[in-house]
Amino acid sequence: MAAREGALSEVASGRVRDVRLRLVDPATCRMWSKHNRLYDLLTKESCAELIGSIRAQGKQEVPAVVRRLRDDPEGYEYEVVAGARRHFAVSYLRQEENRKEVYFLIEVRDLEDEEAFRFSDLENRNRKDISDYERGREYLAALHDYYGNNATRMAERMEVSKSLLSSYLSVATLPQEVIDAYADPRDIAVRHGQQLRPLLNGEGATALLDRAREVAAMQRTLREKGQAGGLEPAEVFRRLKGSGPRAKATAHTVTNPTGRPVLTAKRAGGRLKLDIDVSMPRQQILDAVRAALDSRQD
DNA sequence: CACCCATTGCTTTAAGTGGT
DNA sequence: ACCACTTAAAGCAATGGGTG
Repeated sequence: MAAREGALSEVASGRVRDVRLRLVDPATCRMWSKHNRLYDLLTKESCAELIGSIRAQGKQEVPAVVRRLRDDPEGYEYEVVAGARRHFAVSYLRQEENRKEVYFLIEVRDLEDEEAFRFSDLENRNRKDISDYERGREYLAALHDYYGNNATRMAERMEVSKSLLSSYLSVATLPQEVIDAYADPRDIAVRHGQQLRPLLNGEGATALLDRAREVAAMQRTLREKGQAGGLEPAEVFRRLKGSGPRAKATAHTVTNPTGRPVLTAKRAGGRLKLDIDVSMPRQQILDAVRAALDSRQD
């Protein structure tokens, strides 16, 4: 296929500027040992788009980032730091569709573990192919492995806010009861962990754990009934928090002294949304805004 | 299609907790 | 007192699913 010849000759002739680019058999590469468990969760369905595009192009466009291995006991030559999905897709095409002309395009880099971690994290983040929970678990492991349990230093190195890192770490350290309440741990979002964490430290902790067990039991029954998916993550989260069905945004109407509505205010989360009748006198609008702000704690 | 609206993913700031 | 860390609140840009 022309595309393959193109890719090969580009590399061979050095027209591809970066000399560290190679085309190899994916079987010579293994995942980086500290890599997330993502690879085991990859399926031809979850990679369908990528597989399709490589099939169509006849080659892999974006190189995976790998490190060279020396004396690997299992004989692998490279380890993949970023590009698990690409590795999966190329392997799939070669094995299942017998497209032996498709090679794994790699870029060999010399990276320390900590750099490799940041690299693969950046990649995952951009591609959003890792769940918040998994990401939290990775951060927790990295915190210990590369940053001597100093989250401040880690946040600086990663160039994320300490708050954000802290949130991810709290997702990762959620008790098993809470994890089990979700149909799939990958459903747990950062903000879930962020908001549940403080509840677990407070007085309501036992109540929360009870609720978690209850939800977990519900999930089991749903699963037994063969209902795929189970409870929606948002629903689980609401039940865990112990809040009832989502409160309707209460519209609050402010009228002028003669009883005519000047504005209606809707409270949504931390926001107050105003719908103003601009035909009303300026002063009345300003008063109404003030009144709406004052009433916002209801 | 443009517009509306809620959500997401992140930031900044500030106040609080708890350990040395 | 200081430090590391957590929590809360607010803001902002990007995104994406409706809806007229």
